[in-house]
Amino acid sequence: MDTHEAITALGALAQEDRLAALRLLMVQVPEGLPSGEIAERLDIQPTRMSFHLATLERAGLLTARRNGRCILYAVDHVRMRNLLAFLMKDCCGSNPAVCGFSQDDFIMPAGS
Amino acid sequence: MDTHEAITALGALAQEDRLAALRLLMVQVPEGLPSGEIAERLDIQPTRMSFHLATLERAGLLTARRNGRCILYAVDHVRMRNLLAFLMKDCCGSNPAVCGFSQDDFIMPAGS
DNA sequence: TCCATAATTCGATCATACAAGAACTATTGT
DNA sequence: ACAATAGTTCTTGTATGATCGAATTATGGA
Repeated sequence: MDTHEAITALGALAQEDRLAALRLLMVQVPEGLPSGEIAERLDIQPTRMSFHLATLERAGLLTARRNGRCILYAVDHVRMRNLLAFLMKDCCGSNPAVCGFSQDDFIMPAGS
Repeated sequence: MDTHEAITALGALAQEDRLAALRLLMVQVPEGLPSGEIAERLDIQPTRMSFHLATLERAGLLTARRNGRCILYAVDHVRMRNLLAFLMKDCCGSNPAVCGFSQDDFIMPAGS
């Protein structure tokens, strides 16, 4: 992920409705949720939600695929991971004062 | 770090000049750099840099302290770390697909 | 084909953010 | 007190982003 992509992704996350949508979709794996249901669950007007989902998709954080009448939005976990990696490595220089999380801070894959 | 603070911090990072300033200051520890030198190194007009530094400070990502004629800006590493922790835990739910970094991805503190 | 559903796109409006230069504040040295 | 230096704040213009309602596209079913 280059700097420009990171800035776009950060800007996409820096909005209440969009962050809420992403957090909701983060636990809806892997199929995601239809736009209407996201709007309903977050109590946001459909036209507004659509605008914000499009922003997240442009930033690469969500993928969209049609399933019948619905359009399912799902988190692109790879992209999200790349954003975190960018912040830790390219931005923070893997500085332990910033990136030195212990295993209590988040789940580590087995064996690492 | 709550959601509102995270949104403010993400918005502060989502700008080219500000991200560049933060990356520069990340390796200037712990004393930081004066506003003028940051502007000069990044080839940004002082009035513009001042505006962006103020934005980063409002977001809590930088601290400012006067030293004689200069005002030294320095990264608040705790805040930066808290932002990353927010993204991994509160936003991504510590999902291993996102947060499961190996030790090669960044430096881990000894013993963890 | 016709209707209902799901979602987006369009158009207008309002708010916020950025940029550039001028003016202002704070500090140091003479 | 005065001048020089370091930064910030103010003002204006411009661009981008957010919101709302209306219109439009796409799909599935009767």
